[in-house]
Amino acid sequence: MMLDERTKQVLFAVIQCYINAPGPVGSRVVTKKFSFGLSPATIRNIMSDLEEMGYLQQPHTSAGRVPTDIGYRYYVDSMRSEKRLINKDFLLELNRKLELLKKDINAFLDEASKMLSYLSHYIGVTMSPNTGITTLDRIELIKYRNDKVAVILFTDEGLIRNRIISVDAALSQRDLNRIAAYISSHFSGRTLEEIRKMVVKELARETVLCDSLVEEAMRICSAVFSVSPGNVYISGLSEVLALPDFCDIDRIKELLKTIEDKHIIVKLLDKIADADGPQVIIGSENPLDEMKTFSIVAATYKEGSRPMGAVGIIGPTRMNYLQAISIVDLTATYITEMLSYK
Amino acid sequence: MMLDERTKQVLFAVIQCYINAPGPVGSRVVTKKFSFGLSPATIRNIMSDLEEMGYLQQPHTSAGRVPTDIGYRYYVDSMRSEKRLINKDFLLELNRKLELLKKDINAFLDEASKMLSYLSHYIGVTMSPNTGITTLDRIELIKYRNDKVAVILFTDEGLIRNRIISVDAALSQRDLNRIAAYISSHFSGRTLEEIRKMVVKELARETVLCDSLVEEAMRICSAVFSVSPGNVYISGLSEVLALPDFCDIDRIKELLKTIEDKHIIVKLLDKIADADGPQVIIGSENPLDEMKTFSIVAATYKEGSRPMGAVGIIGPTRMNYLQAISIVDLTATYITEMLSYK
DNA sequence: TTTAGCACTCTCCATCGTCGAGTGCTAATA
DNA sequence: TATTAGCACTCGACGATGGAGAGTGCTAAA
Repeated sequence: MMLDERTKQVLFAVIQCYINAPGPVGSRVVTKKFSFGLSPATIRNIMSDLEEMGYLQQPHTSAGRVPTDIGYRYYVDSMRSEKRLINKDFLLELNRKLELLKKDINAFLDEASKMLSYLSHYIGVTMSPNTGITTLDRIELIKYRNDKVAVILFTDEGLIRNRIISVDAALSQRDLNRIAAYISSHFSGRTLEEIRKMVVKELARETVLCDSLVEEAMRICSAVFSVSPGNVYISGLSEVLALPDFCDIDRIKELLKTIEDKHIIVKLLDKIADADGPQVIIGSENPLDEMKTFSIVAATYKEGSRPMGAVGIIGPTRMNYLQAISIVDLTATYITEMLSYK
Repeated sequence: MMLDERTKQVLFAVIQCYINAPGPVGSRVVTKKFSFGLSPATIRNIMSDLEEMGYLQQPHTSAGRVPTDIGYRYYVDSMRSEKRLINKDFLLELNRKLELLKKDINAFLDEASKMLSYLSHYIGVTMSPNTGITTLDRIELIKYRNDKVAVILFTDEGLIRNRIISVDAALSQRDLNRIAAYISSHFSGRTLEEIRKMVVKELARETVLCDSLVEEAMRICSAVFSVSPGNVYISGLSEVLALPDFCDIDRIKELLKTIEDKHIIVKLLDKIADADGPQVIIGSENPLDEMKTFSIVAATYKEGSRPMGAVGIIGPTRMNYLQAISIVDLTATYITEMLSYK
């Protein structure tokens, strides 16, 4: 639906007022803060139109107006093309962390979530790559003690994962090397998830594997290539509680309950995995009931063209979307670059 | 200070009433719930005495009484020797997790914190061993690509830590093996923290090390043996918000701000590191101002006789201390056992 | 088409008075 | 002497009341 330019400006004015300070926005306030050259009465008429069209709503008769989710959506979509807010401090700070933590993507993601929340004053969320998308580079087996073996997984993305498993104590380090070489050559380049499935299928066949080393290799694989959802880092809960939006105690409880279950966040971020650029989910657009009063801005970071994980911001629907979008976008871009340097 | 038996019973009765439901406890309620064979008037007199001695307090004239931190302290110390509540479900559940996660202490600690909060309905906290107490077993260096080397640290506690660092690209895997063997033999058995200090001292001498491999080894060590505080796992925020104690929004904010800064928790748990058995810190006893309205029950888990890390419960001062103590105690004991099986 | 004026609506907040829980004190009792 | 019944008193919780203020919708004039 198209709005004429003036109506649009009024809508945006209301939204900006509301983002700056919660509480219904009155016609007089709009005329004061923005110079439309119109009187409150005219603004009132326009606001009345906007309400009829569903972009604004009144909490009760004779109160000011509040943007609806539809109003936000229109605002975000219109603003998308406009120039982004570039925060110098943000770039510098992020760069500093980047240097410091180049070596460890998990530590970096932890820091990045703090950064996101610090800059946006909302909740920062980052997610590390999961088994479905990381591909195996090679595997190393190191005899640890007796029957214990340390398994070191190298992925193409520069992640390392390790695990201790038990094997036949009779296996020598030389045997382990052969097994590792076998697994590496056999599965290199495939995603961990694929490998897991292949191994399960292989073992299900129950044919006796002639080579006992291969058999041992399969046993090790089935122990190592389990599904693992990727870590989620969440920061800024206290940041968000300082907002006047969270004066309601039940709202806080609801939010915390949702946030604490990281699976929910994973699901949510997975949904945007294939999209290009920052995605915005506003309030009721959210597929999850628990989150229908919050908004999410999220983007994926990639390795080459393959999406690896996601970063995002969670806040009230009354969120500074433009700022959030640029922060998320920059962060995702940075991580993408970081992965390509490797 | 000694209280005569009857006075003590009344104190405990008040505390138990208060633990079950917050809000001042009146004399009539005490006579109804406990059969002292005394009238409310007598109980009133006793309660008045207890107030004078500092074990109880009145929020305002003509309200019931509320236990003070001193009252709780007396209660906890007296009850210490009594038999512990043993929760069958708890043992079973913990055992199940234990089996599942035997291999990875970090994953286990994560689960354990959830368990602690689930059982106690307060906040569960667990802390993994830090560099100050974990001792090096050996180190492995694996050439990854070009100048990148994966460093795998094995500790005596069965922890593995890995890291990618950059080295001279000319170093072959054979060189790396020699360096790893050198480091392992040189530093094995020392804590990571000790090693870090030794390396710093060594490098500070600035004498040219004749052996270039040794020099390279030192460079690698200084990159790898950095201070790292050990992970903290916190669960049950939403659990605790359901309590009537947290109807005050500022209290929630305060708590979250404290909890979110994990360094604070680390410091707190470190304080109890050398104590034997579960420790209880009640409200104002807490050295940290931010936590003076909360109580903490915590215990260390050990490897042999060396304390490795801590588990604990954070809740309101109106906490079910006996239950919390037994839950914490059991959990710590379990982890200790788990480490000794290894 | 815009604007000034005005009556109307609704929330917020402070005030007030009632209700009930619980105390402290005193005098009676075992 | 220790305990108890009785009673006046205190204080917070809660609901009703009413005025102030912000903001609207409508109408008529510019």
